[in-house]
Amino acid sequence: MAAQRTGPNLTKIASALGVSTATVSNALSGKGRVSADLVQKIRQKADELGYVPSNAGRALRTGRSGVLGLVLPDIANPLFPQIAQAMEMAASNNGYGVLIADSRGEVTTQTDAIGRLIERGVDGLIVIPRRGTRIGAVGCPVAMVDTPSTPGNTVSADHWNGGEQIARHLSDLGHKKILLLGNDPASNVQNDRIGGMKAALGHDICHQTIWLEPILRNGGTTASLKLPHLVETGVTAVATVSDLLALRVLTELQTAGFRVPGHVSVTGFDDLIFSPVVTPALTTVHMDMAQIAEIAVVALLAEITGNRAIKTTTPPQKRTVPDTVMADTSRVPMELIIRSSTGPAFPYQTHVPNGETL
Amino acid sequence: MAAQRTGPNLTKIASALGVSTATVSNALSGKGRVSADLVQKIRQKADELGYVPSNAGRALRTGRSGVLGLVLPDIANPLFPQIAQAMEMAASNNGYGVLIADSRGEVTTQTDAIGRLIERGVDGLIVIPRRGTRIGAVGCPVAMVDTPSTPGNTVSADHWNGGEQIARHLSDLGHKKILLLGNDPASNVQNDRIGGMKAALGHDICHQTIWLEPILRNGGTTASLKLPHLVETGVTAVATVSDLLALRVLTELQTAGFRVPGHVSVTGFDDLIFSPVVTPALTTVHMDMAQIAEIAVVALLAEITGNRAIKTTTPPQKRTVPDTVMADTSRVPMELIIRSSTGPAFPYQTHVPNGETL
DNA sequence: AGCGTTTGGTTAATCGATTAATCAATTCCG
DNA sequence: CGGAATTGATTAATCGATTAACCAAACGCT
Repeated sequence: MAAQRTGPNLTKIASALGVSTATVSNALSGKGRVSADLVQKIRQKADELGYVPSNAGRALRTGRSGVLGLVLPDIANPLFPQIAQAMEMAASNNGYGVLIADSRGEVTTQTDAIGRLIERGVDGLIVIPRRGTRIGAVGCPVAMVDTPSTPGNTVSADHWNGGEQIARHLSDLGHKKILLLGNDPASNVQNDRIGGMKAALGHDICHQTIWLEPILRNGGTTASLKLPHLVETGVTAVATVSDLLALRVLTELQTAGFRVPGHVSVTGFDDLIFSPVVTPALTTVHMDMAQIAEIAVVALLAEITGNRAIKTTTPPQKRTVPDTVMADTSRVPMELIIRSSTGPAFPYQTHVPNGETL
Repeated sequence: MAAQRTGPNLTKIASALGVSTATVSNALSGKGRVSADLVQKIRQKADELGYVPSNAGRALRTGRSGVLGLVLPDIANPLFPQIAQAMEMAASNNGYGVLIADSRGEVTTQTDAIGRLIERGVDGLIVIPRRGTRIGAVGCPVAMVDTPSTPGNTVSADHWNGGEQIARHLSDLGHKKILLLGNDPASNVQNDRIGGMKAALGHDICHQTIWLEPILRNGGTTASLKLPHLVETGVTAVATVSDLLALRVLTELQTAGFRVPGHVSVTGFDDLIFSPVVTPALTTVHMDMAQIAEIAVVALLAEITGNRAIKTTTPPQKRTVPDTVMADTSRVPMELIIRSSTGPAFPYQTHVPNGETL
C-alpha cells in the first residue's frame, strides 16, 4: 500500500547489520526470539535509516490492511465532523487508518459505499446506518453505531435517556405544554429521543409530536412551521430532536417577535458547532463521541484479530460468528447541557407579542 | 491491503480457464496482447467468480496504494462535511480512496497528521492548511486547497471575488455604512474575503473591520459583540466572513430586538447546512466544492502517475519537480446566493427598537 | 521458399514483510 | 558425561498482481 520508492526496507536493514530479514522482522515486531542487544541494534539502525514498514507488503502477507472503513449515511449531517474526528482518533490510537465513504446523499445506496470500501480491502467497517436501514452480511466485521434499540447494534449514545433528561429539565422548569419536534419519523435515533422525552413527561404535562420532514416534502423547503399559531395554543417549550431543528425554531420564533426563553423555551440535541454561539445559546444534549468511537473501534478490532483463524481455504461455509460485532458497553450516557435557550415556563395565559409574519 | 480470505484470485481464474495468470492480468487490465474472445471469456469468468483484485498485491507490485490522504486543519470547521464529501467523490470517481486525518484540533500539529498518512502509504495528499501555515517537503505529491493568494496553492474558490460579490450586493441595496466581520486575522482565506469586500466598496461607502477571535480570546467565548451599539452608530449591514459568524450576528441582533433585514442586513459565507433553514435564511456565497475537489484530485493524480519514472533506486537525489502540485485552473468562481437576510438599507436615521440587552 | 513481423500467449522475477520449519550452538541436569 | 531442552538466528515459502523477457506460431512480402 505504499509508494515506498527509495525507502529502506527490511532487507536494507538486514544487510547493513549482516543478519537475515527474518531476524529484523522479529526484532521489530517483538515476536520471534532475538537476543536483547541485537534487538537494540536493529531498532537503532531502523531509526537511523528512517525505516517505515510497507503496508502493502504486510497487508499482502497478513491479509490485513490496517484500515477501517467509515460509512456515513448522509454526509450532510452536521454531526459528521464530530463522528469523523472521533473515529479517526480512536482508530489512529490503535494503529489503524480510516477510509471514508458516504452514500453521496442520493439514490446510490449505502450498499455501494460499503462495496467500495470492501474492495479497497478494509479490515472492518464502522457503519452509521441510514435511517432504519439494515445492512446485510458483508465480508468483514461491522460495527454499527445507531441507537441501542436497533437490533444488531454495537454501540451508541443512549438517545432515549438523553430525551428523558431534556424532558425532565423542561418539566422542572414548570412547562406544562410542550411541543416535541422531530424530523424524520423513519429514524430510529429520532424515535428514541422522542420516546425518551415522552416517557419522562408526567401525566400532568401535555405534549404533541410533529414530524417535520413529511410536512416539508409537501410544502417545499421554505414551508413555515406555523409556530406562532402553536404558541398561541399555550405551548411554552419546544423540544426538538436536533440542534438544527432547534435553530430553525429559535430563529423563526425570534423573527415572529417571541422571546426565547422568555416566552418559549427551545431545546436541541447533539451540541453542534453553532449551538454555543447563537443567542440565546442552545440548551442541548451532548454525546460523548470519543467514547463511542473508542468502544466501536476496540470491539471491531477485537473481532478482526479474533477472526484470524477463520481464514479458511475451504469454500465459504456458514459462519457461526455473526458479522456484526457486539461490544460490552452498548450505550453511552448523554450529557445535558443547559445554556440560555431554556427558562421558566411563561405564566399561564399565553402572550402573543406581535402576530406579524415575516 | 485486503483480507481476501476465500476470495478468488488471478490464479484461480487462470487455472479455471487453463491459461496463465499473466494473461488474465493482461486481459483484465487491457494492457498486454490478448485475443478479443479470450478477453471476453476471462472477463466473464472473473464476474462469475466475483473476482475482486487485491489492493495489497497490486500496491506491493506497482508501488501505488490507490489511496489519497485528506488533511484537515481543524475538523471543527463546519465546512468539513462539504469538503470531505466532495473529495471522497472526486477520488472515488477516479478509482481512489480517501484516508482522512486531522490535527485533532490541538497541539499536535498538522505535520503529525501528514506523517501518519505518509506512513500509511498514501499516493498523494490533499491539504487544507491550517490558517497560514506552510507545509514542508513531504515524500509525495501534495495538492493544497487554500486561497489563490497563498503561495503554493493548487486550487481553491476565488474568495476575493466572493467578497466582491457580497459587497456589491450590499452596495446595490443602498447600504452606506457596513461592518465587515472576520474571525481570525491570521487566516489567508478570511483576509481575501474581506479584501475583496473592501475592494468592491466605493469611496462613498463607510466600512469598518472587526476581527472576532482576538476579542474572544480576551473576553471568553460568550463575549458579546456589542452589536446594538454599533448599529446605533448607523451601521445598516454586517458582512461576515462565515455563515457561523453571520448566524451569531443574526441571533444576537434578533435577541436585541432588531429586525433582519428590516433594520440590519446580514451576510455570511460558505452556505453551510443551516443557512437556508434559519429565519431569515442567510444571504451567502457558495463555493463549488465538487469542482474544486475534482480539480485538486485530477491535478494530484496527474502528478502521481507522471512521477512513476522517479522510482529511482539511486540514493535520494534532489528532485526538480516540486512537491506541491499546480493545476491549470487555480481559482473557482463563487456564487452569490441571495436569500432573506439582506434587504434595502434602513432609512438614514437609525432606529433602535428597544435597547435591551439579553 | 526464406526471412522478418506481428499476434497471442507463457515464464519467471519482483514488490516487502511475515512465519513455519530448521539448524547450530549452548545450557541443563540427573 | 551425554542426551534433552532452550536459545538465537537462518532458510525459504508465501501472500497476489504486475511486467519484462521470451517463445511459438501464423502471416506478409519479395
